[in-house]
Amino acid sequence: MSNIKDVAKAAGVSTSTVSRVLNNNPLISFETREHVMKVIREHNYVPNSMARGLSTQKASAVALLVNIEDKDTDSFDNLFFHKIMYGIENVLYKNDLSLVISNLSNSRSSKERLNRMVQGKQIQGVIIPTLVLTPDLIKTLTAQKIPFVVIGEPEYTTVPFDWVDINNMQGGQQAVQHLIETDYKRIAFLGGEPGSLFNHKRLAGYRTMLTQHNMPVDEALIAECDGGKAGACAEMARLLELTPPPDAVICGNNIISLGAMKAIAEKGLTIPRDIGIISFDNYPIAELVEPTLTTIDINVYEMGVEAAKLILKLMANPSAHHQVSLISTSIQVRESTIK
Amino acid sequence: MSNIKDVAKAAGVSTSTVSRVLNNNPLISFETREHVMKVIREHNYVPNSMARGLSTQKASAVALLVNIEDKDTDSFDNLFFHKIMYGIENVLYKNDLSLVISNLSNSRSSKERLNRMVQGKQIQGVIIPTLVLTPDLIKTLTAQKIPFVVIGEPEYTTVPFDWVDINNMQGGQQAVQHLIETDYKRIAFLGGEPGSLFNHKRLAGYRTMLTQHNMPVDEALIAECDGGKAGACAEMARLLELTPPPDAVICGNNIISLGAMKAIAEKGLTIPRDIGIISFDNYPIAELVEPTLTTIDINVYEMGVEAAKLILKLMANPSAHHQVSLISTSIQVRESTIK
DNA sequence: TACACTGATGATACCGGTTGCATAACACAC
DNA sequence: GTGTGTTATGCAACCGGTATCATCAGTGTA
Repeated sequence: MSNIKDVAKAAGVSTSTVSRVLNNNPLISFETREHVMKVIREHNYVPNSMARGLSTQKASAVALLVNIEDKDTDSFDNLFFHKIMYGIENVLYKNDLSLVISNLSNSRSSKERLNRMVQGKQIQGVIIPTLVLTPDLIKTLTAQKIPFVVIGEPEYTTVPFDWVDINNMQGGQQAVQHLIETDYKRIAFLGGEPGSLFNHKRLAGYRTMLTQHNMPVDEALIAECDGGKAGACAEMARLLELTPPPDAVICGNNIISLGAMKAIAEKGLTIPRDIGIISFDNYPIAELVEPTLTTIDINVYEMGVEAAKLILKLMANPSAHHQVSLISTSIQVRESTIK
Repeated sequence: MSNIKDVAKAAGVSTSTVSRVLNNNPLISFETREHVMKVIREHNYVPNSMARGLSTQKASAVALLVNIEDKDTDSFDNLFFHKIMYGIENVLYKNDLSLVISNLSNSRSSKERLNRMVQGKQIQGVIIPTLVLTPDLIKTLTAQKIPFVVIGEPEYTTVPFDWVDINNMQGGQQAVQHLIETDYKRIAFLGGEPGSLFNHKRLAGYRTMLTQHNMPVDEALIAECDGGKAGACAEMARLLELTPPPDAVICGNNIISLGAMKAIAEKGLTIPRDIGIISFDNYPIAELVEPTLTTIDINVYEMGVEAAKLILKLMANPSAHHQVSLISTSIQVRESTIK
């Protein structure tokens, strides 16, 4: 394993020169640069990242925090996480940074762990899903001046910081827009996670788009459930009892959609003829049910990309003013809304 | 940000002593240790991982390789990956190592990337899903003497190395055992990914357990499909045309089960009364379909744990003889097999 | 010819730990 | 009192880079 001295000796130059070549210092003459590069290649030399980090006082990694209390929890949301992770990794890689995954499951030790990583110079910045974020964590991060970016609009906003999220409002609008265009008239909204920010935003989009089309916003058509299939089914059944009943429903996620579909089937109605259904999130399950589900597709990969870009900016300039980035949603039309 | 010198000065000892305390060197007297520890705490001192790594010539991270050609690929298998990752992280964390995620999507640059990470002392070992493994990669890894562990029984075995996998044979046996106990008589096997090692092993378990119960192995009941819902449905329909038809089926995964269920419904049969169904993999979807699916649960978290343990051993002693670790499957009984 | 300036390179002090070797104190044996 | 061993600690070289400052050759200018 050769080091910079070996290369310098072999090239007949000083280590400074080799270092300059490695870091694209413009002061190096063309000939010297070419020559040193050649020797580097011949030696198959790769600079030691720890020596470099020690010298520059910069870590070459960014941490993505996760929080799994129960290792057996098995949610579709993990598919989100997966894609976000890829988005982040891709951007970091291009910037010669690596991505480390850190589980902050135990809240008591999490602060200490974060400390160890940052103070120990293992990581330079942190990306945090909003679900993992706590006021306490924010305090630690800001106190330690650790650059961080949050994924998902935060509930806590005591201090300003960077975050990325899906444009949930736009998603709500797209859903309504599509249903109206497909000639559905009475559109219900069946959200999950009552009180959540994203549900609120989607609903706002729903309202504005209805209004924009001069259609009434009937509060009776707006429902919420716990996000589970059974709860969604019950709530959908209730909506179907209304007079007149809705002829379309926007569901908060794929599982809610399953519940809604069950209620619709039990009522003897047919999708999409009697009632249209459109779902937020685009999990593989959307293509496996019958009819296949029209979805508001959430580009989570792009969310990861944006998060990574934000953290890069922040690490380059920790005092930069804080930014927010919203990722556009898109609609994936399938059978459940094709009359 | 205090360093070891500050701590040494404050404690009135040499840096060697502080270092020894940090590394639990037994030569340090009780009093000195206590005193230095106190100063460390007071200063909130955390050793610089890069300086330590530079000095010890050891990286403090393990890489988990992934390979996503298409960022939009959205498979349930990613849920597996997610849990495996947690298992790995958990073990690494306890051993003061961090987990870095590396995408080797571009096969041309992947070797070089791996090189940079290992030669550049960013990582100490590598964990590789068998799907990402190529003969070329194995060559690079062994040539560079990089400790690595494979997740999933490898197809290539030119060189011996460590790997972990689910005990697929046991899974096949458990499925058959359960179905027989529940009084199903004619058990079909509908596998996915023809030619794959895991399908082969499960099938072997299926055969042995039938034989063990003195039941005939009817080759006509053994089918394969491409793993998709449509293909599974067609294949299941074919199986149902046999005389006599099967009264139970073991499906290779949850999606194949959906296809099978569709074929069964179209034939006018009822699950579990007319026909029992049991599926490999336990995704959230298994509890969302009706009837809910009895599954052979694959403890992927544990697979991650084992992989991490293997890589730890290997890094501690790179010349250790190679090991294989098989993770037990377990059965999750739900409605689809309760007569 | 002397002087200033610029472009290219070298010498070397860091960065913050670890660790082999030296040393000092002390106990015990002879 | 000298020798031997053990235990606890310090000194300083080293890990492999980076970056500051010094140096030096070459060029332009008065």
